[in-house]
Amino acid sequence: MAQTQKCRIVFMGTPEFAAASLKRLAAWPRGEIVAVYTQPDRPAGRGHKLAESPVKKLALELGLPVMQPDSLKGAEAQAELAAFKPDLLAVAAYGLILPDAVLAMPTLDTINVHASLLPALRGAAPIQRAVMEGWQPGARAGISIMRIVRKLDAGPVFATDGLPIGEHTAGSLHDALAGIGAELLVRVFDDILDGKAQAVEQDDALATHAPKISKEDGFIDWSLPAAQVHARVRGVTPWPGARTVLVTVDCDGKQREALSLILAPGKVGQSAQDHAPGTVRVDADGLSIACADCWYALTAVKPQGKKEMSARDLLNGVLRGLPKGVCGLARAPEPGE
RNA sequence: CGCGGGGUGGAGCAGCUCGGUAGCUCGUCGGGCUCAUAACCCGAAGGUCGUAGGUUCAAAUCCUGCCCCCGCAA
Repeated sequence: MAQTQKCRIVFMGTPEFAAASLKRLAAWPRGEIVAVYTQPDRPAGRGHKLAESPVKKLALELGLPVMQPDSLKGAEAQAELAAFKPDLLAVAAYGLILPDAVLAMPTLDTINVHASLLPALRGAAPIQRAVMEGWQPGARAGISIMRIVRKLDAGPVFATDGLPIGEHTAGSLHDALAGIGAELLVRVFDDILDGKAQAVEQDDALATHAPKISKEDGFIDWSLPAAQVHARVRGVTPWPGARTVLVTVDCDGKQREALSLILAPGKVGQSAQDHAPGTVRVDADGLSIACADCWYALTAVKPQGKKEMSARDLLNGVLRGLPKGVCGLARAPEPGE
C-alpha cells in the first residue's frame, strides 16, 4: 500500500454486463478511471433512434470522459488512448478487437471480465450458451478474470467464481454474473497492485465455444427431451425469446390461423411417450406441448404484438373455444413469423 | 421520417368493413347440487369502449391530433 497515487484505469465495455463492472470500479479507492471506451451510438429500438450504450450512460452519470472510436486499429485512435497513460486496461464485453499495440500499452496489465468458467465457453454469448447447454443437474456458470491476449478469450486466468445454473434464465443469470464479475475484477486488481496476482494458463484442449446467439437459436425444437427444451427456453430468455408456432384445430375439425408465440420458461410435466413431439394439449393445467419424452407445460406466453400473459389467459382469449385434449401441433417458426 | 400489431367491466378476447340494445371465456360475490371439489347448475355486481376534438338525429364503430403498450428490425 505504498501507493501515493491512484492507478490510472481505462475502462472498455458496452452492454449492461460491462456497466456493472464500471460501476464497481468507479467505487474502488485505489484506482481512478481516466477514460471510458464504448461502442459508438447506433440507431436502435423502435423508430431507429440513436441509442447510447449502457456503459456510456453510466459513464456520463459518473462524469467520466467517454471515447467512442469505430476501431482501435488506427494510429490516431491508439495515440488518443496512449495519451490517457493507463496503468490498467479493464475490458468487459467491449466488442472491438484490441490490437497488440493496445494490449502493450498499460504499464501494469490488460484485464478482461468474461462470463464463463474458462476455458469453457469462449466467445460472444457465454451466458446464454451456459444456460442452453447446462441442462444436466449440477451444471454451473461463472466468471473468469483473465489477461487479454491476441487469441480470443484464451489468456491466462487470474481468478474464477461460479454458481449453479439451476432455474436461471439467461437474463437472471446475466444479472447475477454481472455482480460477481464486478467484485472479482476488483479483487484481482487489488492482487495486482499488491503484487500477488497469479495468472494460470488455460488448457486449450478443454476449450469450448459460445458463438453469438441469433434469432433462430430461439426456435424451439420439440423433438428434444423436455429438460433440454427447458434449458433452451431459459437460455434464450429474455432475448431473442423462445419461439414456436401453434397450429390448432377447432372442435369441428377446422384448422385455425397459426399463432406465433414467445414462451416464458414453463414446467416439465408427465411422460408424453405416446404422443408425437410437438403435440399440443389443453387440460386442466392449461396448455402443454409434447417433447421427446415429457409434456412441457406452458406458463406464460406472448403472442405477437401483445403483452405477456398466462397460458390460461391465452386460452380464454386468443385461443378461446379450443377443445380439451389434443388439439394441434407446435412447429418452428418460418422466416418472418 | 425504418416496417407492422394493439389499447372494450379485474384478466384475455369478439364487436369496427355495412354507425343505432355492451357480447364471449375466465375471475370475483351470492345461492344450489354433491361425501367432496379447482367439477356442474342458477343468479349478481362491475365498462365515461386510451385521450382530445370533428362528422352525424345517433359513434366502440367513420375522420383528425395526441398519449401509452408490443413485435420485427438494429
